[in-house]
Amino acid sequence: MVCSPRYGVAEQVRIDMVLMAIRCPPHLELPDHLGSSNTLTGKEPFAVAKDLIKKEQLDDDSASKVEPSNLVSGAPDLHFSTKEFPGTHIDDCSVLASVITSSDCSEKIGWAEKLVNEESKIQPGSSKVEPLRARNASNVTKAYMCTLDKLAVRYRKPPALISQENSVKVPLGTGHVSFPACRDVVNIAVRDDDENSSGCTQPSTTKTAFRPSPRIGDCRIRKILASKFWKAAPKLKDGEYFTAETKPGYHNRKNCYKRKRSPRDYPLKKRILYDGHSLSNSDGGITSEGISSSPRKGFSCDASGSGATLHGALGTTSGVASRHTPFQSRDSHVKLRIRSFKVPELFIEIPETATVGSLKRSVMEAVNAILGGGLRVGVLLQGKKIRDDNKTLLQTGLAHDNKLDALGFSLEPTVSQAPPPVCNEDHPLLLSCNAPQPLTRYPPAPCVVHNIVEQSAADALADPPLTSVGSFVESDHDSAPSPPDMSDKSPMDSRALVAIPEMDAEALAVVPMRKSKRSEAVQRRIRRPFSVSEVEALVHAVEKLGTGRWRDVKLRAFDNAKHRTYVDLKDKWKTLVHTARISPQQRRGEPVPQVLLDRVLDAHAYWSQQQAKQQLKQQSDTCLLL
DNA sequence: CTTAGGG
DNA sequence: CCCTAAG
Repeated sequence: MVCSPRYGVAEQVRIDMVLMAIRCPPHLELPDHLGSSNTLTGKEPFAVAKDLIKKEQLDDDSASKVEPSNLVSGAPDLHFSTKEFPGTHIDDCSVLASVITSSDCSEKIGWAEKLVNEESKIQPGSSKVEPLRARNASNVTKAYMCTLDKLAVRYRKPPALISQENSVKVPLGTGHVSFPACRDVVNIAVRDDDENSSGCTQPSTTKTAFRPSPRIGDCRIRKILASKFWKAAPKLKDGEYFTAETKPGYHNRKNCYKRKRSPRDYPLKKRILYDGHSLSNSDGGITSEGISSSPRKGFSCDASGSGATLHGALGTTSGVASRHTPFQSRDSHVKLRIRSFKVPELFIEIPETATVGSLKRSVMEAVNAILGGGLRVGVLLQGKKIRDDNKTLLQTGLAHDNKLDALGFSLEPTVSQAPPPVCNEDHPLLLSCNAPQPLTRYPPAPCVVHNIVEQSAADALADPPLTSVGSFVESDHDSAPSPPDMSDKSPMDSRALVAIPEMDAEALAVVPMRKSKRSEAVQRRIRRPFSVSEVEALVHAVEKLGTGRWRDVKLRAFDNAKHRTYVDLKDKWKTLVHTARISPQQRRGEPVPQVLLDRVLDAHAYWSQQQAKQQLKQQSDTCLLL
């Protein structure tokens, strides 16, 4: 059974595309548009929504609403309604997405509650404040929806987006800094998908209007507003996302290492733990450190913000930014509500004889790939849930085209999280934390915008000059490899930009982690299969450097791929070698070109031999000494 | 922090 | 991918 998310790719499928929709509460449910041929080439849903919302703000600062119909054609099915809350910022979308994609229902509610509480705090007596209510504790799905439904998010402009270095501090609770010029930067920055978010740590990528020169070694940056959201997020795994301090790991490891010991990004667990304790202000506070502009090449913003339009997805960014008033608490505090949320179209190929169970799995895989996991998929036919996983599609009638329209999917929280302690269907549940929460800031929204990758590597087989330090591989949707000297202004060079299917929606997956302060729900990093181009880069680097210098390999070929650690590379090599040795039939996943596998074998043999020689030499040396 | 390996 | 022992 093949199940792979594809965007905008004309693909042959047995069962046409299935549009997945997260089933929202009845009133929130959206009509499916099966058959629509949206092409999401590289465009991230949130980015689009963001643009729309921004545009809205531009046009009408008072209030507006984005109708689905307003969505840019080809945009993902993500609909927001901001009618009640003008000025919504995209980041909120991310937050919401984070919440709704969180695997832990109770966590979601907790967060939602927190958000609401914060809101209350900010606008005491404001009628806008909607108490979050959770219903039926026993029904996880319900609670989940409830969260989605009721959650109101307040947006605050990311303060220290820029100069992390300076540690622009934003008082919790206020969090407003105004530097208009950087508005766009902020927006752009928002999107960090994976670990690059902490662009701050990345010298070459970090650009800020204020700080042209990135400072690398500065480990002192403190996260002012660190968002627990993000910290807990699986994506953060590497711990690099939002913590500048952790980030330096690779680059300034020496310095940082000695100096700060605890908050290491590396062991995620530790880090999270640390965070829990370190959040100085209220433990409950969600803080997010400053966000730095994204490393993505195309997005670098100079003071003028000219770089912002590189991507279609961000096209409106700069415009909005400029017109936007510097943050003022008033303007920037907005509530956003997601009326419905749809996952982009997915193409799934599955045989007629496949079971419903396998269909669920397929869909789940695809969806999880997008949402970052933590979800389970249910199948509905004509609104009724098909519970028998063992029925075949044929038996269920799903194999018929005409039935496809009646086919629906539901996303449910995975597993058996103990239902939130409380709540009863009709009893609005007052979520626990009563203590006013500190204002929270949301980290840059991980809008998936940039799935742009340099494909040059794949094309150019010629060995790059050894001198080039630039990474060879795509930075997994994020920062473009930008040689230090090269201004990041030229996002588009001659190289072909290719949208890669992978979405970094994982960024959205968040694990609120906040049971008690101590529970460290260290989540396993999400799986990120190596793409062929990555493999190519890896092979190339290993051919050059050998198998015992993973850090160098990382630096050389994956410097921009924050989520690939040298350990990952080493592991990947291990599996590559294994893969190369087994029969093609036994291989799984995206097939790696045989040529590459051959090179793997060759390189492996060569360097193994080399290593052996070294050892022999050493041995003889010691012998001589003795 | 890096390497090297087992899980 | 994670976890660890070693260096």
